[in-house]
Formats: sequence, structure tokens, C-alpha cells
Amino acid sequence: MDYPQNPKPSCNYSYTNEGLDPWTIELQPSDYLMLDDGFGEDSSSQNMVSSEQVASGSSTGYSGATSRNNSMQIQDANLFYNFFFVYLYRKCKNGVNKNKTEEEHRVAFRTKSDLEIMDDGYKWRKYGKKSVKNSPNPRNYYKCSSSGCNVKKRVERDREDSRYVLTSYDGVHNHESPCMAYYNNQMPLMASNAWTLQPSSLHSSSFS
DNA sequence: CGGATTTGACCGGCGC
DNA sequence: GCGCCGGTCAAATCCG
Repeated sequence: MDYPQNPKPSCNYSYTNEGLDPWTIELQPSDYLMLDDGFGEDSSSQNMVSSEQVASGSSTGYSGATSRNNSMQIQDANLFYNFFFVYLYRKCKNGVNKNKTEEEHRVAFRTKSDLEIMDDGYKWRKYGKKSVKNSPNPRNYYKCSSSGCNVKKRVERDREDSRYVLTSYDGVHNHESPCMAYYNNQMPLMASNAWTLQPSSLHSSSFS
């Protein structure tokens, strides 16, 4: 599979929870993301950021990412972004609250980036652009272009600090990210366990 | 030519 | 009811 590259892989990303949701992911301000694979006894550290340098020449034979202690560390910003959204997808799937409809599932976060279009592993079709009140920055509307998938996405620059991009997702994909299928094939280590969270490790309010 | 994007029109909810 | 505001539609346009 020919997977598109992030146009600026050297970009320094950071993530903070935007607060639209009581959802807790704190990924600060490093390119290194470590995600637990669910094996650990202490599931409270299900996601964390490692600022340490990952040794090059990974044992996975996979440039840009390496594994250690049942975890993945990602040092390539492009991979980082893709995996982050794969993680979102899995977490979303596992945390779906049956009492709510898919449309009520929302994820929002802030990304420090000079890019507004960031590759999250899904294909999106832009369907609108609006200027928002009291903000110099327009808001862009996207829809997942996979047929039958109703997930929507909004992207705008933070009116208070235009170094940040606000992204929010509405809904749960009815399919996996194209890049996940790719990684499943390429990385046996991650195929079944990695990126899957134990239900007990989910924050109670996650995606509910 | 086909799919994606652009962009003004349209529409519905909400506060007054 | 009316106007504002945010979200969506869709025709025109762009682009590979």
C-alpha cells in the first residue's frame, strides 16, 4: 500500500486535550508517544509520553518506530500522527457507550502545528468553510469519504493562539483507518494486542 | 472525465 | 417574527 506522507514530517507536534470532552489524553510537547498494549498491570499509565531518545536501528526493522516493554515508541512525526489516530479509533471503539448514538461521540484536542491539514490516516472530503464569530480564523468542515461512514471533522486555528490547531471529530468510523490495515500487515507485533486498551483502563467518561 | 474543493446560498436553532 | 450564527448543500470550478 502506498501510504501518503505527511507533508512536513519534521513538524513538532504537541497535543493537549481541548476540554470539549472529559476525555483525558495528555501528550506534551514531544514527538515521542508511548502507548501501552494493555498487558501492563498498571493500566493507569495507558498512555504516556516519553521524551527520551529512542535508539535508532529498531528491532522491528521498521524505521521511525520501535518497541520496548510491550510498548511502542514513535519518533517519526508522520508515524506519530497516524498512530495517534489509530489509537483514537481503537479507544473509541472500545469505549463506545451503548446509550449514546455514534453522532454523540466527540473527540477534540489542540495541536501545536503550523500545518492545518494533518494526515490522520483517514480520507476526508471538505464540504464547508465558515468564518466564526470573534475569530480571525475560518473553520473547515470535513466528512469521511469512506462510503457509509458518517464521521465528521472540524478544523480551525485557535483564536487565542494561532500557533495551535483545534480539531474535533464527531462519530465513530465504521471501518478501520486505511493506515491501520497497512500497519497490521507490516507490524505483526502490533497486530492483535497493541493499541487495544483493556476496558478497565478506560477512563469512565471516555467517549461516553 | 471524474473526483475534490470552493464558496455563496440555504436552513434550522436560539435569543430577543 | 426577525436576525444572528453555525452547519450543510450544491453548483461552479479546479485539477490530475
